[in-house]
Amino acid sequence: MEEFAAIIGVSRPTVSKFFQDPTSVRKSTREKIEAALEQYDYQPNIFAVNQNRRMTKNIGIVVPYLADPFFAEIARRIELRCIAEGLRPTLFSAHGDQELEIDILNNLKLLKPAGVLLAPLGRRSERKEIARFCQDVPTILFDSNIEDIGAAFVGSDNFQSVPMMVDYLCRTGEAPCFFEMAPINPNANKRRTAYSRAMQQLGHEPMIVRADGEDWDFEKVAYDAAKKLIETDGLPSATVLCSNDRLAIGFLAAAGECGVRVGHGPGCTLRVAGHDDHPHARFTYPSLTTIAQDYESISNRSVDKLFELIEQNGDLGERTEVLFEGRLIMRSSA
Amino acid sequence: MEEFAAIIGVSRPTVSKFFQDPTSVRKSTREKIEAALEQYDYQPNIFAVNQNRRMTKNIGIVVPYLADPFFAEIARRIELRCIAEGLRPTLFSAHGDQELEIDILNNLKLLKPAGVLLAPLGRRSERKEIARFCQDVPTILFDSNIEDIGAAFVGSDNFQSVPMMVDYLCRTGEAPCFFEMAPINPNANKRRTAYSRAMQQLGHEPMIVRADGEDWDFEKVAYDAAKKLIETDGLPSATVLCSNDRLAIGFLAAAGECGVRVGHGPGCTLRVAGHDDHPHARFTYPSLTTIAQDYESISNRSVDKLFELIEQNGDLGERTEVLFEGRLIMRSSA
DNA sequence: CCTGTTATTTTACACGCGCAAATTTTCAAT
DNA sequence: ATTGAAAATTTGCGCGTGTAAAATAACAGG
Repeated sequence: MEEFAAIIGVSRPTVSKFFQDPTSVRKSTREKIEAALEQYDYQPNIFAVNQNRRMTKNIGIVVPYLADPFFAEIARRIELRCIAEGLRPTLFSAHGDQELEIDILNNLKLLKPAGVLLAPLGRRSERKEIARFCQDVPTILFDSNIEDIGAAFVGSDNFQSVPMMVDYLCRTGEAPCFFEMAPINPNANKRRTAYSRAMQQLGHEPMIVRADGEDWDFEKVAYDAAKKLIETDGLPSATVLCSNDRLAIGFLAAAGECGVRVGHGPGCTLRVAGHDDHPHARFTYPSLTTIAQDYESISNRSVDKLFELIEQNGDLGERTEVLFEGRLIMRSSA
Repeated sequence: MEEFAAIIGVSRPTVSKFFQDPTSVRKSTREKIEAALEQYDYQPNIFAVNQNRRMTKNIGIVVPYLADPFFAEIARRIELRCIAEGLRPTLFSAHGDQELEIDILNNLKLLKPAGVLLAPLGRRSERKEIARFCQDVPTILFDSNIEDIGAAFVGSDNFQSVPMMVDYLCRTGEAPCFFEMAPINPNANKRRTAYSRAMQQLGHEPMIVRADGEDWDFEKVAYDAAKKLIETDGLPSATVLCSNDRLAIGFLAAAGECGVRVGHGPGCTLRVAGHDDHPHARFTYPSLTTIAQDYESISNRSVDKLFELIEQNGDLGERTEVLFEGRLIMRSSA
């Protein structure tokens, strides 16, 4: 920048000002600089800029597992929104690893981000570390809530969506059992609780089926468990509500392979429903009846909240929790 | 770092040396520093470090579309490998956007990465810009090749895999037609060419069916096109080889919905095969017969090549192209 | 105990920039 | 032409670190 400014015949800070806001320099200098830019393709070093700016244009996005299409899709939308606003998003995946999540947050601090959108690993996350991070950096939590941490939370309302699905399933056939893995985050817990309550409300005994497995290979865990369940006739109900679509996808695959016809039509002996409206849910066979988490709304609102937070200089006052209602998506599987 | 060093009673550069290599300082000083670290939790600012280091520990990973599970999975493996080696991977997605890809590369340069793993957008990429980038930064290309650009290429051998699949399909039934979108990258082109050649070799006339659509919403594009084709009986063959698994997944969904039974068993009227062994391919119904691109090998070899490149100081000599053979995965759909 | 060599630490400078204060320029009004 | 306020630019300093060269400390050998 020094050399570049010398060539033009102005001081370096003038060039610096130009890059921060071209209208902040006199028209004649602006034109000189722009002319020089054509020739010498100089570009400020973002990382040096970040080191010195009071407020950077960096946005951190942290998700628990990026190879999960749900997070990939949300992250994609968030990134595009940020880019459109002239901000610089950087995306991190904790890869399901708690230590890595903390590492990421520590490095993120050094990026001096204007704000961070964090979908925590959930139950496994180290609450204290995350709390400390949120104190230093304006952070919006999404997808998975941690009480009292972050400036706001944006997610979906499991206590609305799950009862709705239970109700639908009961109205249209046998009451569902609930198929889950060991709860990997608060959502999974809430969904189970919501299921149990809803069943009791309708006068049914909750029936919970748990698949073994701890990692993020949901489909495989569900597939293996479902296969065994179907073969041994171990399902407590011929209607299965899965804790999320990835489990449902694995379940459907197992059912298909066992020759069980899944769906709500005649000749079908099993109904399977999911939750999330995973990008692939409409392409399974049979297509998956599920609850749509509104990707668009969740990602948009998270970003909105973050921008608001940034403008308010890191303080939104009272912590708010925005919960979006799920929409029942009736497809073929239930 | 200044303060921290003062507290300990050494000069700042000594602390700096410690963080680069703890054994490079005297044992007594090392112990003093480590003791102080327990108390004051100081941590060097990575971005300041990067600004000054000759060689950083940064690795750039650029993929064309991260919401595609294939890339998400490859990126995940690459990231984990890098982290295990003590490097700092940063992941970028071009989101299918050519300009964004160039932007990313420009910023990546400023990160002074030790090396970059780049899966280019492909056909749409601006060859010149990417070439310039590769001249400045040690880069390994993967997935999608651009001739003569980058220090090496790691990908899969479409001219081996596609003929193998064509051969298999012909041996077991009707010769396949080829279902594709407008080729979005070199792989798509190569696969079509390989298909045509293989068909001719076996004495068949190539039959190519193209679906309309340009973006990365492959499943939907395939679904829409397949539905129309099936309803209007427009398929030139009852065996369909899809250019990739995502198209196949969309195709299967359409077939299922139209009541067409897909598979190689009795009562099936359509066979569908894919290519890539997408993470979901084994969970479709019917499960998808496809070609496995060896994720493990491709990601591992790419990383190996990159490390080699870094050690050789950015010059591997002759540009090499490593092509992995695909494995035929016989599942139920064909 | 002295000397020469090597291991370690310190000094001085560099990286690429933003920011506040001081200075200069501009321009309208007298 | 003079004045004065506002706009633009420049000066000087700071950010948090790496690195080469100079200075010091440690150590082995006589």
